[in-house]
Amino acid sequence: MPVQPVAIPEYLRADRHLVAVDCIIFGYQDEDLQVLLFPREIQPEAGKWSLVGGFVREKESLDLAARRVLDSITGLTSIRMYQVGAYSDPGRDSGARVISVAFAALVPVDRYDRELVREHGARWWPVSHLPSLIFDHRQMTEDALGFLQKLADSELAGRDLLPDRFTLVQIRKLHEAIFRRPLDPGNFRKKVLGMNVLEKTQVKTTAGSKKGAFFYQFRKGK
Amino acid sequence: MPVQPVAIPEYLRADRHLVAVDCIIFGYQDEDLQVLLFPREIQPEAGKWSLVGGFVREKESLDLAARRVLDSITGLTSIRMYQVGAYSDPGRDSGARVISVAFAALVPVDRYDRELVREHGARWWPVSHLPSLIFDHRQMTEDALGFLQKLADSELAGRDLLPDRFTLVQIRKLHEAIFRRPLDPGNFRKKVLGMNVLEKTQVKTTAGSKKGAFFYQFRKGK
DNA sequence: CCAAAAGTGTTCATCCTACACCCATGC
DNA sequence: GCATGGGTGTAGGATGAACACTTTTGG
Repeated sequence: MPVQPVAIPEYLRADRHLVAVDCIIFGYQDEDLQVLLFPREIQPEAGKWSLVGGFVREKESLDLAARRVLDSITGLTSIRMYQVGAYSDPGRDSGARVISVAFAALVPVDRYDRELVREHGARWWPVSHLPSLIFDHRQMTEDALGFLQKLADSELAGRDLLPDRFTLVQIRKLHEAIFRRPLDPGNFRKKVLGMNVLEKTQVKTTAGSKKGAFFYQFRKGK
Repeated sequence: MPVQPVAIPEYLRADRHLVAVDCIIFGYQDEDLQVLLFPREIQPEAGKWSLVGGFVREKESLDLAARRVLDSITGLTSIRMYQVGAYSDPGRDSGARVISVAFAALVPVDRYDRELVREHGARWWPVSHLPSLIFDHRQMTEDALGFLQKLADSELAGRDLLPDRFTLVQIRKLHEAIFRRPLDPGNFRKKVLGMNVLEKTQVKTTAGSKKGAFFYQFRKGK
């Protein structure tokens, strides 16, 4: 355990804590919002389903720790991560007193490193049918979903999750998965375009229909 | 420094951190929202203005730590506290690597323990004219204010801060201080009463006007 | 031609804002 | 009676939900 050079008595006297980050990694597949879960590798509760997490290192911000964890498990970098909140009940982790900060991320299901994920025995679970989770990870996941809904309302979620170009139907389906209810196609379209964060391309796809739908992309500026 | 009995290697190997809470204590005085600040008592940066904070103890949740700090400085208990966020840049505290979680509270300026506060040399500062603050306390304060504005929008802030009975003008002035702009008296009145969290008493006060205004109080249920 | 998805337009209710107006009372 | 702040009513704009309608094209 590396020891930090602290010369100030008040700092020296204070208790030190294990601090972790836990990542709620959301993906989108089969028209459903999914969460990446892991069979826990260490005791206690080894083998039970868990969020991905890791201890925060000596000289590392929480954000960086969350990024490191996400990267180590999916190979993905430069994905936005959102701080959901800190969880600190002294008994929350049955192994030791650990303070954990939850981070949410939306990742593209088609671009992460499947090898890495398989190595860890991870699995995607639909948010509507989660298995039983260790500690307070269930609460974290629910809080993260709430956070995501607020985010989607205010600034359109999914920038990191969707492919570079996508149809309005695709992003609507994603939002339907986030809000867990159907959204009116016409109204959604108007709202989203009114936000002025998407731009239309001249490319059409006939994947979803005979008529074909135009691809859109996020504006560079934002 | 007490040592926690941890038998699990993964837990043992992890770095341990100083974890603190910092409290943004809002009060309302002279028709202005104010923040309680302290001349910092310890090195480094001793004497500079700072939020009230304290290290989190061995077996103590963050919420409890924040309550303890608030109590120790104002004598107030049973005040709602809101988690604003975690601040973790490795260099944020020039004394040592400290992870801090910010909590906001709204306290009644007429009921805290003035002796205690005077003892620490604390002072109320209007949010619009804060002195220079140590570390990232300025950022914390701004974030807390943003949090407060969202809160006031959704559920009417000030339950802990206002006297038991207050006029609609009083709570409007408070919200004007929170949002830092004038609010239409008629519209505010309708919105607030529509929220259905206040009940009218039969008591009038002529303190603010010749006609007199009715006192209201928060409903018990919520 | 028709089914089905993409995309547009219209209506209605709701909410917020601005502002005009009435009420009660001390001076 | 009139100035002052408390309290009510109303008209206009913005937003969002519900839903009808038009467009395109593969089969």
